[in-house]
Amino acid sequence: MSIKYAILGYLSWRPLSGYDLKKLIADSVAFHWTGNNSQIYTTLVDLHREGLVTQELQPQEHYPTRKVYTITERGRADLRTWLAMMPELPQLRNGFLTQLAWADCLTAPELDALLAKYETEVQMQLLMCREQARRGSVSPARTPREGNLWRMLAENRIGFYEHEVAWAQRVRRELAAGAGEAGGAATPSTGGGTE
Amino acid sequence: MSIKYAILGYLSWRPLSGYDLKKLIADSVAFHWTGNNSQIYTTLVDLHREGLVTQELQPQEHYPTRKVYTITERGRADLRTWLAMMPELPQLRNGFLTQLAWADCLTAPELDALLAKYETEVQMQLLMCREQARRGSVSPARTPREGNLWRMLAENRIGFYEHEVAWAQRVRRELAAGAGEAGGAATPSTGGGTE
DNA sequence: CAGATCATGTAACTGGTTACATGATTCA
DNA sequence: TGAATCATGTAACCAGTTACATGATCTG
Repeated sequence: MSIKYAILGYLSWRPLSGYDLKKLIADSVAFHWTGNNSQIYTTLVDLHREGLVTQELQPQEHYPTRKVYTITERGRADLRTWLAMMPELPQLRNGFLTQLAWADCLTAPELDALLAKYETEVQMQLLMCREQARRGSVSPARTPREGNLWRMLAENRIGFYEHEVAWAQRVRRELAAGAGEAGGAATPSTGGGTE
Repeated sequence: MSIKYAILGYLSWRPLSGYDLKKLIADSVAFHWTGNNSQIYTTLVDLHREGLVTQELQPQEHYPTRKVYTITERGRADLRTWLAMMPELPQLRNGFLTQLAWADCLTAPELDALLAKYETEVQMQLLMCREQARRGSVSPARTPREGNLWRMLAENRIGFYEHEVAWAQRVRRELAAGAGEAGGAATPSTGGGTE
């Protein structure tokens, strides 16, 4: 349950409503979630039941009542123990790589189009990341160190996308080169055996 | 449904049983799945019902009957249309980054330990990737181009892990440097506003 | 003899996604 | 007037994970 700690994290910064959280999480490229308010609301209910947050009702004149959640001491403790624990490995579940793995049945132009599409798509993400990094975005920079951490997180994402773009370009170049001398003899199959 | 196409992909290579597929998918760093035979068996049943694969029973003397699945023309067509379609963006759901985002409540040594752990863990993955790349591994290199593709997929993964290790090291260095001049005045909070 | 390998599966659960429902208010 | 924003939620679904069940046979 990763979103649990994303929420707890934000609440460790300051009290927030479900609606606030939804915006923060959706807007931030950091944990790029999908639309997904539902999960946030239900998770908040769970957190409340577990006593990790408290709920305060803030009735408003012209809008529905806000439910503002505040992290408790137990909540902070829970967050802290999770933090100190095992660093989860990044699970590189990249659908596109699965696609490429079986893309040999496409024609050369089709394959290149696919890679080109991927390249521009990733480039777009990259631009958004850069843009968000440029204007320091919504980071709680409570200490200089926290500011640094968030900057380095942004760098990580940017670096990832840069790597991905560069890789896609290299693949396209190499495939184009390979196609030039195609037909039969040249570029002997580097690939390994059949297990 | 990504595993559907991972399976269909392997079957486009050659007929396989659920057990074969489990090993191929589990062993390959490419789509690093978890243990997970269950999903494979159930997906095969679905594929069979959809007419994308055919099933052949191969009774054996001393072992349980193998159920060997062969991709059909419709299966190949399905795979092909999926391939040519939208390249899925990589969803960078890296739990560790979420951890770091809220790690400012850890002490400097705790934080460094966390990063060090991450670094070695990723390095381990990197070694495995390199090792598997070195001995051409289980890739169907039906054409020179397919061999190249799989090589480049391996490069992608290796590059990712290399980037991750280098980044972790840089973060540790910078945090160490920041800690030296800590206390108050130095390194002004680069972080942005509160939206 | 213990543990891995061969080979099949079922059931329950978790985490995330999509779609839907409601209703006032502000802005173009 | 129609769309976006504020603000709450429910229900169904999908993909992936964990744990469990069975049983022979081969390997150390």
